[in-house]
Amino acid sequence: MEQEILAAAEKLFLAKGFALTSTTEIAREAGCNQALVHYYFRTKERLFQAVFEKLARLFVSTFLQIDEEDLSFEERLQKKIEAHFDIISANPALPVLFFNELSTNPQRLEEFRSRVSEIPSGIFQRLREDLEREIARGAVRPMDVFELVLTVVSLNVGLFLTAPLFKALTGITDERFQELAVRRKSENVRIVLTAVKP
Amino acid sequence: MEQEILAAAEKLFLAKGFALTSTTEIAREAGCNQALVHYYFRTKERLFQAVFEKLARLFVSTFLQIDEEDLSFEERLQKKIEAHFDIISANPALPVLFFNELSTNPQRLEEFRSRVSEIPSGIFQRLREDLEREIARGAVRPMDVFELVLTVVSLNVGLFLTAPLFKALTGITDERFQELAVRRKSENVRIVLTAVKP
DNA sequence: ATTATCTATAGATCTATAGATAATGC
DNA sequence: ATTATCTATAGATCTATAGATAATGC
Repeated sequence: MEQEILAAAEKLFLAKGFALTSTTEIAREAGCNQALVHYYFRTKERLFQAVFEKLARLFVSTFLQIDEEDLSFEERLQKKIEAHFDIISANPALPVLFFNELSTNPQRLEEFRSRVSEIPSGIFQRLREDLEREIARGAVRPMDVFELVLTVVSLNVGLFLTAPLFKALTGITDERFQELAVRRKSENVRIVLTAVKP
Repeated sequence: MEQEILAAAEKLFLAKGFALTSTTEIAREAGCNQALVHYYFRTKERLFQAVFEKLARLFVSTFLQIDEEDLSFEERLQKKIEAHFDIISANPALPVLFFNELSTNPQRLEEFRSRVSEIPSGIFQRLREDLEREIARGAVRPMDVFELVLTVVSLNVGLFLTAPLFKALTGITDERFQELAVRRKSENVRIVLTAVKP
């Protein structure tokens, strides 16, 4: 039942955000009564933390993965971009939740900071080394790792942030949107790979 | 006082979103009592609509402006990108509010759709014509207007969506961030202009 | 015995309105 | 007279906890 509650919370927080989701609603979705939510997680905030940490880890971790040695810089970068895109595509509501909850609640932001303060350097360390090597040999224009990551994240996140609006305005079907997303993924790869060229 | 309330509401909605902002708080910020907020706007939702419409119009309208005839396609595109970036830069919390409130509230999305259903074609009409002409003469790679707009919006919005997180993680000062934003603006222009080349 | 689940409720909001009073315009 | 502002409050949540009961593990 604890897992049911977590799953229900994740679904509802993603759909409506922290503030608009009540523990009563989570309980209903999970198929138990409201008190049980507090029995397992004590407070709504702590339940949110549990859900959010899992999602945030997923969202951020992409850049850590794929460290296959036998690929070129461009190939590895492409794989990272695609992996990042795929994770967001599988959780399209994640970016909105992520940015909104960190922007509207300074306390949550601080909590998040203290929890992942070591990670970022680790995540980007490998990418940074790769990048600096490529810059040194003139294959990539001089830039900071953060610049590159920001470009990738912006492009990947953009489609899914605007998706609800885009769907509402165009009345596009979910299948057609899916096709569009596939094309957008390779387009994002192309844009980034073009942008890093000297 | 009506204007004070609107200003207070805008400030608080931008900072904390709809759900976490109470009419009591808006009244305190505006310097009146809570009943007056309802006297002027009847419901919190209608007050939000008033604030949101103004902001959304601002956010979307950029692409409409600058239609100076004597500029090349690239120059005009550059101006549009920069104007869009500047508006977001002046209202850095706007993107989070915009995407969050439209994503988490289907009713609000519907409301927004019905209100601006005519506009999008108008906004992008000119850009579309320009784009098609350039594509026809082989100066720009074949693409849809929406693709181009999505790229621009994604890149411009990205910096400010990630800004709170970025600031918290790096502890960067606001002045340094401002410098960084200036560089990012021209970087975004460069990325887009490079990306549209055949 | 301990852990899981429930019912019931206290206490804290928060929105919206009713009705009183003050300020303004004619 | 009308419009602006206030005080007071009803009614609707919503979170969190206390205390009862059921289920489980030893």
